[in-house]
Amino acid sequence: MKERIKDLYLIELLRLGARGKFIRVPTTFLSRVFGVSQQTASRVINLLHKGGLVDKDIINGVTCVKITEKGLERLRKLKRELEEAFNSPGVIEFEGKVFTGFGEGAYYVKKRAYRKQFFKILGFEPYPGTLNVKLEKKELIEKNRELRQMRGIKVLGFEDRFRTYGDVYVYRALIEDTLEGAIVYAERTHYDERVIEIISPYYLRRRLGLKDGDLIRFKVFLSQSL
Amino acid sequence: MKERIKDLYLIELLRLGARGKFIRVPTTFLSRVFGVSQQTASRVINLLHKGGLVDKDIINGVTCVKITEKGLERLRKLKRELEEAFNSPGVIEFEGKVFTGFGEGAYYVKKRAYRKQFFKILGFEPYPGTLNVKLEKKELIEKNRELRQMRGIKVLGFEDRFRTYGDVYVYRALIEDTLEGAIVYAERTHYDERVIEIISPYYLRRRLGLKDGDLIRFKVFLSQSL
DNA sequence: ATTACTAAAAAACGAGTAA
DNA sequence: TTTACTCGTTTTTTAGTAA
Repeated sequence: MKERIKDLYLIELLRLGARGKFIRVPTTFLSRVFGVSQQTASRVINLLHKGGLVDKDIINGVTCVKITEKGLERLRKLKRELEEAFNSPGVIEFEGKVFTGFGEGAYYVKKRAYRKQFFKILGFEPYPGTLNVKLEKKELIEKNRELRQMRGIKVLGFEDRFRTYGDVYVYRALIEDTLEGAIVYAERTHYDERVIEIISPYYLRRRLGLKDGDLIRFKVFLSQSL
Repeated sequence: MKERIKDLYLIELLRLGARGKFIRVPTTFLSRVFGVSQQTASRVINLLHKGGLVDKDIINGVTCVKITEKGLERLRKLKRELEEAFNSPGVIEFEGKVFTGFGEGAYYVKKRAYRKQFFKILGFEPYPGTLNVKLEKKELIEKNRELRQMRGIKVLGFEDRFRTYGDVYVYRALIEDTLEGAIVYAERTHYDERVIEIISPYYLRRRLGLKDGDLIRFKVFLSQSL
């Protein structure tokens, strides 16, 4: 079963009151709640149970379930996502701490082939370096992972006479609600999912008076609207 | 595609910012957001479009979508359901206006075979009549429809020498936060989905001083907890 | 009454590809 | 580049039924 679909079944169980206590739910009854056959209802409960999302017990031959803490956490996350999507659709707000990397980002951003595309896609020539931000909140690290999977806008890789440079992906961003910029993901095999690299036409450290350890906030735009 | 699953895709589109404006979403990009193939992403968008949940346009060969009002309404409903389920799991609160029916309910509730089962299941002998409540809020009528589909606790039908009496379904209820009772659904082919019938050990009209047109509130319990 | 196995049917999926 | 068709494969579902 697709992982996301489990959320839908968990919602129904929550509506039935399976939080904090076991509720008595014959699979024949659940089949009507879920809108599937009795057999599927049975399988669904067993799958949720295997996945650690519900506790299950059969009492007098009748299924009883209770959503586990793990299951509730999933539901809370879904609720949070839905609320955030309603409040600020298309935008993810990040915050993290500035730190100094190994100058790797700067090395790439200086490459002509990349710079040209940045200008074409983003409308600015980036300052020749990246601002490294270390995320600390668990949910933001999770969002960073998702963004990486989504990829965003592709910046094509290239090769010079020495080596190959892979594709890079960017999302537009707004730093401290004032300065335009973008976040950049390289398609490296090794990366730290707690880290986000920001590019911008400005030298952000000076412009914002930032030093290592300072908190920085920025918004990332998931799509180009029309 | 299962109807409920569309909600999950709509959530992703909302997260991307497809509210109030079109967003540019190549199906290759969506395939990563949705976690499916490009072909499936394409099919999903077309299905959502056919279902009137998103507006779709292909500009310069690239898909652009915007969630329709109908789609947003679905998402709002999901959000509301989730919030309600968290706030009062297992309970639905109703309110409606008392009215006088045709005494049909009373006729059934007086039948011995039903009364015995009511006592066994609910723990009380109902007053020989039902209190008819007319729902007025759209979302409560919708909830009533859902409850009817779920059926609840079955009370077996029977037959006497004249005719057959069908199965009946009940849910426990609490009237005006004080009096126990239950709501009853007969498996009739004709019924008014705006109406709920309440049974209770008490003659509710006298006990609560109700007359036609008075507002009554009650909570319905979706499942028997353990 | 239940739950849940098996086998067959139905639905969903994605690779290949045309436009 | 796109989108989205066909079609073979995989996955999911349910009817029948045993326990």
